Amino acid sequence: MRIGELADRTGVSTRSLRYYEQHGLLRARRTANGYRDYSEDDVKLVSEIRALLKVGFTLEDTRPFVDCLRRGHSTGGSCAESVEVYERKLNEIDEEIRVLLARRAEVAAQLAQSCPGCFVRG
Amino acid sequence: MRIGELADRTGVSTRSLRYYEQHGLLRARRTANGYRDYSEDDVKLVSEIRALLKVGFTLEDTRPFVDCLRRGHSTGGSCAESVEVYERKLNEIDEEIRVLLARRAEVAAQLAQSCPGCFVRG
DNA sequence: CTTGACATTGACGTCGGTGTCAACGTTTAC
DNA sequence: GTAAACGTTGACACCGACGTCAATGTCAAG
Repeated sequence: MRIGELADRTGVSTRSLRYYEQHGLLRARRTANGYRDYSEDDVKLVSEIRALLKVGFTLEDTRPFVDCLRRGHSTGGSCAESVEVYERKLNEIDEEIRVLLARRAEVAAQLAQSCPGCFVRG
Repeated sequence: MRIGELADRTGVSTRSLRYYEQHGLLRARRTANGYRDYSEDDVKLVSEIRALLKVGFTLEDTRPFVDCLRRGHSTGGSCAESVEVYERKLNEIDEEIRVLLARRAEVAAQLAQSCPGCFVRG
């Protein structure tokens, strides 16, 4: 299938698909006229990428998952490298949460100081 | 005082000070030769800005605080507009925390699915 | 043949705060 | 007097995941 169909089926813009390819995450055969030619497997690849981006992964983070799928695994997460990324991501998220909680406390404290009557739930 | 001294005393680069001025947060008299001339109050202004940036405010968010100080208040947060920003920021932070918690759960779930043996604390 | 939908590559814009450089004028110290 | 340190404005670079436009090529339907 060509890029437009892949875009429709995955809900991803053609711009993004070319961007993914530019970064080595997606590869496409070319037809005689130079058009990109995708297979059914690429639908899965793109879906995997989007699912990961959606939960805060960077594009680079998705690379091991894509590689994992290319090696024939049914799930992008079922390779050692992917699991490592999962765990690293969990740690990153935890750290971000810690930072936000600290910020929240700091802001609430400043508010309380400059506006003693203001209640802050939490 | 000139910009270099203000930079030293606040720990903020001259680049940033000019940037703040460009965005209307800082104002400086000019000496005969065109150099910026700051007062003691400006040290407080800049400190206020940095304190707020540090806890995640955008530069734009700091504007009410700066205005508040200019009106003579001892604290940038002791004006109604500032309090509103405080409260908005608290809501934003809470929302970010909610998003992160949801992501964490999602990632943990994906990990558990592709790696049943992997323990996830939390 | 023409129109329109779709394809290609390349490049700039977004957002925020700042680093860094250029090309130049001023002040300070020796 | 001269060099070093400081000031000025203006502009480009960065990060990340795209949107969007330009200029051009390709193909199917009327």
